[in-house]
Amino acid sequence: MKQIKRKENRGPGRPTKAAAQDRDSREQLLAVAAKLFARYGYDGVTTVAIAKAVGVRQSMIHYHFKSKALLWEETIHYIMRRRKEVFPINDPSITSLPPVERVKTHIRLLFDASIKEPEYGRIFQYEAIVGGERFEWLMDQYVRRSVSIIDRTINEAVASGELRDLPVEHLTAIISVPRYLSIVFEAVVRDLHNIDASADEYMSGLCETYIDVLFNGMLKSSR
Amino acid sequence: MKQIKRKENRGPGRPTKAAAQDRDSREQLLAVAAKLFARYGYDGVTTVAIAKAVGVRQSMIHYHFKSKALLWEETIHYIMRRRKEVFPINDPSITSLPPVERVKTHIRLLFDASIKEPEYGRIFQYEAIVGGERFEWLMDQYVRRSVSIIDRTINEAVASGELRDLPVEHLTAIISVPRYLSIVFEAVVRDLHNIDASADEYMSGLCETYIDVLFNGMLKSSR
DNA sequence: ATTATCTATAGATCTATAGATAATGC
DNA sequence: ATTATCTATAGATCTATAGATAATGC
Repeated sequence: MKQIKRKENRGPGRPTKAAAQDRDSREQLLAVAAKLFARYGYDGVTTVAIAKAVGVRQSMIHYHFKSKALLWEETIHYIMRRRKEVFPINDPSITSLPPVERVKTHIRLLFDASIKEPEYGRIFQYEAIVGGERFEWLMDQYVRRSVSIIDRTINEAVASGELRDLPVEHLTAIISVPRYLSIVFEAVVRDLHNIDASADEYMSGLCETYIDVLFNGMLKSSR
Repeated sequence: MKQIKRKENRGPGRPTKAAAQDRDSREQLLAVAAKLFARYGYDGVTTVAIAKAVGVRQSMIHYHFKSKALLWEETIHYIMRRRKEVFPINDPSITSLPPVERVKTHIRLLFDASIKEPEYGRIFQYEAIVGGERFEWLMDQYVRRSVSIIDRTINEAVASGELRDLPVEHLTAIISVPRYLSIVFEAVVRDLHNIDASADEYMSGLCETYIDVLFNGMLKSSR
């Protein structure tokens, strides 16, 4: 709830060009909304809190977005626009990889993206539990598409004969998991092992161990 | 928010013995609070909603629990009391198993417990993301202890020479994951594959595939 | 006297709307 | 005229508290 203090609230009226250049209130509202929705869930966030964190009045939210529900939708689009940059799943440098390498790369990308931009995973998780309209909207807009990309990659890896012939939907679920690992376990690890600045390093070590286990198994005898 | 209708709200006064026998308001409030906190998170739940779902007035919550924060704590204890029954991690039938079997059993138990009593995992997840006092309280009261049980089991399995010598904290995290799989993926699978009544079956199939992958790896060549 | 319930309400806070105001851009 | 902001406020809802009331149990 860190409050971004404006120098002074000048009262009503459009801000001067100079002042408007510094800041794009609409954009700032989206950035703060992403953080707060990810942290407290839709129902736990108030429009007052979002506006206050940006340093504008709550009525600005309805000026820019009409309602809390529409602000939420815009926030998801905002997150996904930025996410494309850290999650280039359709980049040729990835789609041209051989299937098994592509699977490994997907896992790393999911993991990295969840650490760099944890908002999407957290919000999705929240809505998956609550269920209802917002969950359906997320599935329609983004989730089904991205699940099917992973499904396809795994199907190819199995078809190539490199992966064991296990149920594809199970493997997709298992591969999508690292995200949740990073979301929840980051907090736990931070608490248990007093890891702080080095959390990034720790998490990427965890990611590599996870990939190693998924592909090679934990048993000594299986190697 | 399903409203449990009382036959009639008789006005103030202690209920008759017969009426009190039917129902234990305190217990019912805890049961409903567990469901709602698990679904909407602490900040997303109102005491009005909890009371209404039970069919008593909101002031009853403060009569029984003093405050929303204390109700939350009592709710966690309530959940953990009931959880012991579906999660007998200290049962001799488990502690006497050889290390690797014990690890597998832990995974199955975590998975099962999360499906039968999803409240704990969901609430923990929510608080892990929010951070703060309630998270610390959960770590102190329950989490550290249960993480150390899994750590110990894995240490023994590595010492016995059956498990590969991977970082124990990483393995503990990886083994704790199925819970999150069941929490989030149940909703996704339900949506994608229209699985409904058979969700239980599906999820336990997923659990077995996951264990198989964790121990034997996904690669054909590693077998 | 104690216990379990209700009614009523204070004071805070939430979402949404109406309307004023000041700068911009045509 | 349009745009971006503010003030003010309605109506709903939230947490917590005070106090009345009715049944129980000693």
